[in-house]
Amino acid sequence: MVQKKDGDEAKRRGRPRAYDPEEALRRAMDAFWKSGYSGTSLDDLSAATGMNRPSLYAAFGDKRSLYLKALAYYWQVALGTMRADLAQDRPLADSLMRAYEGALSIYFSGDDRPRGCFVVGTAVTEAMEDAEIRESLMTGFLEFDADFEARFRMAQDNRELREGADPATLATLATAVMHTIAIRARSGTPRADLAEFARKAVRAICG
Amino acid sequence: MVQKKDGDEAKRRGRPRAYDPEEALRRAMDAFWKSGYSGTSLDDLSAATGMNRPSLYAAFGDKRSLYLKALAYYWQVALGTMRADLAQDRPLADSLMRAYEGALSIYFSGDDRPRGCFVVGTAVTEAMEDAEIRESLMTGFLEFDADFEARFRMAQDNRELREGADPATLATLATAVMHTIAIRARSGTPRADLAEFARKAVRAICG
DNA sequence: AGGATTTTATGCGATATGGTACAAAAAAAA
DNA sequence: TTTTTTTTGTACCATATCGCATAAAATCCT
Repeated sequence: MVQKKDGDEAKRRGRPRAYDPEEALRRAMDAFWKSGYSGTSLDDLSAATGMNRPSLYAAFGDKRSLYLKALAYYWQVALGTMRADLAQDRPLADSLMRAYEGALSIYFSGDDRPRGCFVVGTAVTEAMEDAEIRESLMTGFLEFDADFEARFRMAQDNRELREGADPATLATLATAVMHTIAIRARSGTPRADLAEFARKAVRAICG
Repeated sequence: MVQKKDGDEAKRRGRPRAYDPEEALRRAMDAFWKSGYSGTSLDDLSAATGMNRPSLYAAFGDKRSLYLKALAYYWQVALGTMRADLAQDRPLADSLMRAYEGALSIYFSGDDRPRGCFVVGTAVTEAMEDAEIRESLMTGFLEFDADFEARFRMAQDNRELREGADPATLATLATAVMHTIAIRARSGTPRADLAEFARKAVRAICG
């Protein structure tokens, strides 16, 4: 490990890649994000990444495999953002609101029209016929729930939250708010409206 | 109107249809429900309805047109169920719980694995690239919100709900709960778990 | 320089897909 | 019975789609 030039910089032997794998994966994810799994062709993916078919294949495997990698990458980003937002030392309501603002930033990112959440907007459709995707969704959603729950529990310990409240229920409610925002963003609801709803929802949940 | 044999029974001139239009639409909806718009081929639709391609075309137009008709049909059923459930003369919490049970019955219907909500599970994906679908979603979701809101307002008038509560916010929260249930049903969460969550969510919202 | 190795580029092939033409079939009307 | 009208069934067309074979290109190693 010490001998080798660190990680990615290690001199590879043959012709160098013309693409950055992570950037390509992001671009592929963007393509899937827009049109869904079945709605995105290999030509679309090729155009989005700038890679030709065989290179795509060599780098990520077949279409489904590429989609699964995009899904995993999205979870990583989405959960990472959420955890960073919830981890900041703020009052409960601010903390939750940060998490929703972070989600909105993702849902309204890209130079196209608002696309919502990659998972809710594209993976849910495939969940019915693909067990691996289904399991990814289950665990991902439960991680969201768990992170929210931890935050609620902390708030309860700090007497920020009424004693009688059930952190698990509030957590799933908080995820539900995230889900409806994701759905509505893709359906055309303006960002300001969703932020406004998030504020009110946070009050209702915390208060 | 009086002269003609009532409605559908009017003797048509040519060869009689071998299918019932509404039943065929339901079957087509089932096919789309399972695999989404792009994931469902005309062969799939043909197999599901028992109609051959030209008959499908004559009856419903092209694939997109058939999908839009299926979407409209679903909204009609879903909103109808929801209104019937909310209209029953029950305490607020029971009323909401009825609505969720009704939704769960739809999400877990069919002899295949649970498929969630047709709209959330398939139309949301298409919303990004199809303005007509996007608008259908916007208005449909707002109708859900409006129905919940009316119920909350009624509860407030009856002193069933605390004075300070905002019916509009609670309504969107109630729709959010429905959305997350739809998503999770399709992702594999058992029905009992979702019903249990609905109960707790209703308490949190009403309490 | 020359071989080894890895990636790119072009293009092919088998199948799937959305949509339609056309004739046979089934019923009512003349 | 013959004609008219509507639906059905078969087959077809043009294109899209996924995946891969093969050769050229670019780099490293000896």
